Amino acid sequence: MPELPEVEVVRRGLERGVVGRTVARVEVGHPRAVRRHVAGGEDFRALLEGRTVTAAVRRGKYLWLPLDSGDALTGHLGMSGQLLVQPADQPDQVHLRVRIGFTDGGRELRFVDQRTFGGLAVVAGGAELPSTVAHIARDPLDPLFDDARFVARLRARHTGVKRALLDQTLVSGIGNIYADEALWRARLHGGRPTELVTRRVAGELLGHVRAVLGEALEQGGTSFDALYVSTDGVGGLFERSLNAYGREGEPCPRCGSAIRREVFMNRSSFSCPRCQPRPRSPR
DNA sequence: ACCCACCCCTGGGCGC
DNA sequence: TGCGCCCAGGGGTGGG
Repeated sequence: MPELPEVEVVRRGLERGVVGRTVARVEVGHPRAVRRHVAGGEDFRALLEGRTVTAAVRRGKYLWLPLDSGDALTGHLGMSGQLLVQPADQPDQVHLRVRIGFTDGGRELRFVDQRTFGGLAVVAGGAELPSTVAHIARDPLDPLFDDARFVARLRARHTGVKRALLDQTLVSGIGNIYADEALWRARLHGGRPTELVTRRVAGELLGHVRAVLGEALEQGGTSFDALYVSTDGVGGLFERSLNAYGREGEPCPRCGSAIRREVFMNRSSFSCPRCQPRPRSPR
């Protein structure tokens, strides 16, 4: 799914589209979409109806809408989730899972999710920081992100740098695309053991992560297909700026070598064989 | 306290 | 056409 830039685009849409509005009715069309709401769909509905949305907040790839009850409507888009703000007369999407209507009768909030890896839940008392999100680290665009702590924790790991970048408890918001893009910029292979990364290199890697996330956000995110879209259903333009991800066999924009694809953590990794040589003992 | 393999889903694309 | 693979930007869980 959506990584930080795409989720932030969605958050901004929610801020414009639903903050300040009061929930009138909730329809759960697929129980799996609220499976993280342990008390079930009926309880989910009851906790939302009549409540007013007070803000739209994001940490990493998690989103939440604090409610005037002190609870929070949390959401994760998983691999294929969308949160759309659309007119009620818009035809239902095939994978519409949850519909939330508001008392003003305006556009409704729809959770659409093909693969149902994502989901919504109401977390009691979660307006400040939902308990289900508390284990997630801050992301590199968060003003309170602690660079020195990240560098120290990264170097204390015994794993590969790409695995570390994807560990949302170390640094959040990075997924497979932006991990590969940051590693390409840093000229690092993802299998480089974290304990061998110097402070300087770790700091540079973090700088590349921050840059690529920021640039992607400015472009509205990356949209390979219609799944990764804003609350208005509009895709971002960053795909054209990708240097490594998804470019197997194409020339590295820096040195011209053919970009290689490796399977890593049961998913694809793209890198330049010349700029990002494999370490002796990759992790 | 780590780290990792596995699992959860649907659908598009490809080779046979 | 149809079938069976493989693949896809996610995270949680449980075992080592």
